[in-house]
Amino acid sequence: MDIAARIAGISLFEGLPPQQLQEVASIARERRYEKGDVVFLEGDEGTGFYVVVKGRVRVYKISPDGKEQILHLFEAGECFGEVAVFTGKDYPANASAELPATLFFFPRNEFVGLIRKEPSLALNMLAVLSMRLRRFAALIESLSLKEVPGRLAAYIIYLSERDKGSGTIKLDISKGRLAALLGTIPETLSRILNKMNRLDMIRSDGSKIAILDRPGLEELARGGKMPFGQT
Amino acid sequence: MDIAARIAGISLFEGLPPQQLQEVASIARERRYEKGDVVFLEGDEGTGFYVVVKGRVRVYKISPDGKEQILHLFEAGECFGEVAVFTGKDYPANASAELPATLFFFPRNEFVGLIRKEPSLALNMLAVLSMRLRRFAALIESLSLKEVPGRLAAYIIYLSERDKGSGTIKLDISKGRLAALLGTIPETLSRILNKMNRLDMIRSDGSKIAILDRPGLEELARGGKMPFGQT
DNA sequence: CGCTCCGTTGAAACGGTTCAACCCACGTGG
DNA sequence: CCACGTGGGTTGAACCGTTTCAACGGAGCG
Repeated sequence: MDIAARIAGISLFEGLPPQQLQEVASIARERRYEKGDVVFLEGDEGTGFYVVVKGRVRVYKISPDGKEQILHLFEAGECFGEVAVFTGKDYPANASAELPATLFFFPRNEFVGLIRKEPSLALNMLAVLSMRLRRFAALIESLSLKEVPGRLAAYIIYLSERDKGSGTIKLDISKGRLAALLGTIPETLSRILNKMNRLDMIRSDGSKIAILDRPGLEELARGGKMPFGQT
Repeated sequence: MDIAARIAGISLFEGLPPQQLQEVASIARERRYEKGDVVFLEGDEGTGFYVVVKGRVRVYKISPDGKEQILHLFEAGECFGEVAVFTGKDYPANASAELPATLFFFPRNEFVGLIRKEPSLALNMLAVLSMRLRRFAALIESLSLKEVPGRLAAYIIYLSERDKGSGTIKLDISKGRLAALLGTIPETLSRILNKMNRLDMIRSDGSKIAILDRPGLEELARGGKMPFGQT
């Protein structure tokens, strides 16, 4: 299938005239990864950026003793690694395939050349980066201002809204990953899920979570404390 | 003094042709703030962005119970609030003058119009946002992966490098602010400073800090533990 | 002088991590 | 078909860093 057609749906390239789309397509290189494959590591030279066509990519930081903080999970249609393109430095984090993935790679110099010629591409890219900044600000806020139960509550609410209000949601990542995404460890996550169950805020079973007390969760997500805690 | 001349030195506008600079200048509005004045609050409509001409601006998030996490302190030459411009949403954090400040305000629509016409302005803006993303990633990393001593050590090293290697540095923010910047509280900061003194890693006196054991600090900043702790 | 703001100190409480053990589902190979 | 190993998830107990609360000291200022 033609590359131009496949990138037309990506928000980064939304609204571009067909001819520009063709130019963008002409510099894209397709790459495939198996689950677990490394796309790049922190410190690698930033030679270009990627767009997820299929699969899922995990972008994360690692501490010396191995603990990992997930910065974001990128799904089809999203791009990552652009920071290195515009700062002219190394990649600031690690990226690896969370699921078997197909990516498009855009080499730095060629892409910068395109931007120079096409202002609306630049504006799209600015919008993408701004959104990311906004998400990061939210993540920083929740890491520093909220305790783990609050972060978890916020995430549950986020999921339930993304899935359009169904009171029951399904985690599409493992609990271990979720822990890393929330900035904690699996044990703590497990205990908190337990406690939320005991307090009848949710009913969780495996990867399914039913929301029982939405206001309660919202209160937690705003920074409220957990009613109390034996364990 | 002519606005164009005053913005010429700002990195965001670096390398722009004189005529473009003039256009940029023509949409800037000068605004002055006293220490403590609010520039905008989280949730305010994002009508444009700001550049710091003089003074210092604090951008921060607040939790319901009043604890504050500083996202960044912006000095002369830096810009903030652009995120709202390109996402078309509200400001995602609060901003207020940390010192008496002079800012230039750039209204959103007019600025977007300029970007559309001037690709190198777009590229500059992309570089600025990418840098900011990089800093945020580092902040997220340190908030979630490192303990407070590590974050403090990283900050001390950062300061000493910014001031070009002088072994003695001077804090130009209050310790309370520094605590918020590091994602902690003044008490904790005070104790850790104390401990570092006792361990002969630094010698701190008021707002001056002398570095005694740089390798030790670097080890801490990489995620190492504090040798031990009676208090 | 008395006020406030900032920084410091101490003791106690808390939340989260660590470490270890254990369970279960699953896939592999004998 | 069953033994085995593996990875994800859960549980308990001890531990540790940080926060909380309260009190106090000094600097700056009306």
